Amino acid sequence: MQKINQIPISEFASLTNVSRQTLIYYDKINLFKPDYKNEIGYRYYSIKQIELISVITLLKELGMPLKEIKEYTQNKSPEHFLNLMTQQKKTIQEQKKHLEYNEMIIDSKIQLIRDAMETSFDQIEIEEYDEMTFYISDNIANASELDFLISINQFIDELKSHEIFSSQPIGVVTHKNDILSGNYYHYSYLYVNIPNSKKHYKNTVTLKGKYLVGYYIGIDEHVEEAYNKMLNKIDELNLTMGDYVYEEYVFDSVIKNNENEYITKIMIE
Amino acid sequence: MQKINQIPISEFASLTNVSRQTLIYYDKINLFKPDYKNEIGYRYYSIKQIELISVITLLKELGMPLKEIKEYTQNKSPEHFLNLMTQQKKTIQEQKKHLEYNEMIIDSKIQLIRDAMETSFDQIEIEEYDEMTFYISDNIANASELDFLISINQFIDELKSHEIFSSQPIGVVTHKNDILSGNYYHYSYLYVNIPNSKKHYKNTVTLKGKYLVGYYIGIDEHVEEAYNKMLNKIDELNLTMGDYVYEEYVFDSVIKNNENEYITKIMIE
DNA sequence: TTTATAGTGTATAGTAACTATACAGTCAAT
DNA sequence: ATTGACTGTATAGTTACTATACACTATAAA
Repeated sequence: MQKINQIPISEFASLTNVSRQTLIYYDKINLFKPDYKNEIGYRYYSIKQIELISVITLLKELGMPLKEIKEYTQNKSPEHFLNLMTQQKKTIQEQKKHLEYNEMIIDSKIQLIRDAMETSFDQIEIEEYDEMTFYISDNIANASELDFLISINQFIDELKSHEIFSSQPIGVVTHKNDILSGNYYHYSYLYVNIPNSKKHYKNTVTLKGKYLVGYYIGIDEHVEEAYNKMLNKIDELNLTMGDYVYEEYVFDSVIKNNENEYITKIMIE
Repeated sequence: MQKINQIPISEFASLTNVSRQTLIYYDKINLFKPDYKNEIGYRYYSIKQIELISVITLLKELGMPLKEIKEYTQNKSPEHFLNLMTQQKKTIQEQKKHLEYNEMIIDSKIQLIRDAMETSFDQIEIEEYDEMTFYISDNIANASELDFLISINQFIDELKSHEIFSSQPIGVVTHKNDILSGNYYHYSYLYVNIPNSKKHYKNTVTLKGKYLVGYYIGIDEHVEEAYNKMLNKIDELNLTMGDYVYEEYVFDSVIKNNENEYITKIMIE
């Protein structure tokens, strides 16, 4: 009754969900060899080998390179195996955390795009913000090229460490005076929205109260048109402008191919 | 103030955690190009491009091939993006589930090995099992080679579908008569333990009551020695044997290099 | 002004872990 | 005798980089 050790390669492949080619490859690199080869070289595996190949597959799925797996398989012991498994449990925790982070980003993107799809971009309206918190960068208004690079590097590092990076678009803040004098690209700060944040970070600013909100469709270079319209509206309604203007993409290169279709949201204090 | 669109490649690489070489590669395959190239070909990226590369990285991490990502980036729209994100959310759910399955397997392996490390393998003792449930295969005692392969294939498929595959070793059941007549390898069934199972599966058998438990160190071929000792013990203590004998590896090729160190656990009803 | 060094470019080869393809031998069944 | 399903080896191709070699450019210090 040697049948139990006589599983031919294709059968073993289908039992383990490892392809025949891969089994041949593992044999060649001495990672996992058949229990026995007959006179003419046919490979036969045993049922009990299913366990080892399953462990190899598990480790591989967790990202361990075959070289390291091989190292283990050539130096097995209960202690070593226990170590390996304990370490892999940690790896799994990290991967789960990372997946959850990615899930949060996706949820956030879904929310943003749903909101955007419901927005009519042709109106200029006053909106009342309850409390909207932005994480802001250093002042980059008059920074040298080097300082500028350092600032944004630091800004993005902070976003990453607070796990708010890449879920929300990066916006720019321009000073009222720059807008009024036509320097639409002389940005003072970068910011990102922190949605429903309960935590208190250091570098934040909170928008509260009434903001004039308009949208502009097209490339940045002609954003002037949008500002002219909005400034007119301010005159018309006899409003007073706050110190800063917030500008962020609603549809950008992530969503649209053509720069002419990019949509910028402008919020005037 | 064009600084914001003037991030050199290495700086952009460090901001996004994508290597310089990879950015060059993405440029070459037309997946992601710098905002602008100067006269001598230096690549410059803009802050707003961070979003697109982040999405690309996200999709890549979730296992989407660059070709598909490229397909998306060449055919962007809010609807398409929303679809993509919704679909990726599903992918994440599946991956989380799979990670949890792997975690369960690891926990199970850790437990098994801890138990094994505390066991002294030189004693033959009577143990009382409260209730131990085994999932069993078809009867393979007198199956043809083909039937045998079909049976184990089905057995393993069932284990997989019940998510108990590969967390516990595969054992073999031999009939009392075969043991007594020296046919130690004429197995009647395969089985795996289902630890603390509350579910009721079809093909199970429950061990309950007193079992004589012994261990055998060495290759299968000489398991006879262990059986002789155990049968002697049965005579000595004047016990009556049940119909079946259960045999499983405690240390096998997953944990030991040398076949002579494999340890088999034998349970006699 | 030279020189060092840190950055940029292209081009090519190498890597991991397969996957596909070609071609030949084996075996059981018609 | 032949068909079809299996087996083997050998080699090339694939994906997504990574490393290396070599040349050009820009800035900063000696």
